[in-house]
Amino acid sequence: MVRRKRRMSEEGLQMVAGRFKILADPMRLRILQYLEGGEQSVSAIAVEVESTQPNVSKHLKTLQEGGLLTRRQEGNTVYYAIGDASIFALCDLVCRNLEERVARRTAIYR
Amino acid sequence: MVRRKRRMSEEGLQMVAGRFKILADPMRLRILQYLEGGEQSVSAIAVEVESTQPNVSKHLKTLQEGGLLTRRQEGNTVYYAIGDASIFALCDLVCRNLEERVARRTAIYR
DNA sequence: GAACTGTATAACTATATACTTATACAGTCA
DNA sequence: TGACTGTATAAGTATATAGTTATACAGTTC
Repeated sequence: MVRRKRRMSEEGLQMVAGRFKILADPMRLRILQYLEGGEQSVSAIAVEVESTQPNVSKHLKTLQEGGLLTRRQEGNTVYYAIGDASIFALCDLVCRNLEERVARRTAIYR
Repeated sequence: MVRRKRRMSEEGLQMVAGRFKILADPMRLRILQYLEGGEQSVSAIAVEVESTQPNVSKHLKTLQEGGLLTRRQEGNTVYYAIGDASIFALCDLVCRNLEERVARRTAIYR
């Protein structure tokens, strides 16, 4: 795998930034984390993440339009599910990194 | 490597979201991309990314406080450099993912 | 000291967005 | 049809932040 060294286009940078922006919200991360356990309805998600139905609905729309979730309607209720599992790799990278930083900082005082 | 299934704390979610937020800006991504080529002064960065010195200075502060850049002062000029190369792994993941999505969408019309 | 250079900050504006409350809309069931 | 349920949207508020312009500050050189 060769590492690209070309400069990204303005459009590319905006796409990447947009992707990060979707993930830059604790509530959306909570939703994603919950859905990692499997598909869930809007109302169930709202209960789990302790927010209002309209608020959750809007976040779900954001996530779906970003391609991170899939939407499936069955009768009256709508089920959302993870549509792109690669986000968890991203989150894990960030988590590991933050943990390292905390560990390093702690080590100073040890 | 075992995959953690525990729910993250509210504080943890905020830390992760904060990290993503730092990366959720095209200008900051441009700065990071430029610094991938090595340490640079504030004014050089401002020229490269085609922005004003104060704006760049503020972004650099954000990046440094987030632990992504290091700061070194030599006489009158300040040099910033990548302080955490793991961000490029993040960006690459996102880039590959977006490219895949574009490719898949394109394939539909082929 | 004064003049100059490079960087940081202050003050302000404009824009985006997370959230709330109220309401519309779609589907189900009597 | 009407009542009910689940979801989406509209309208409004509050907050955050990217950018600009002006200015302060630190370091150098004369």
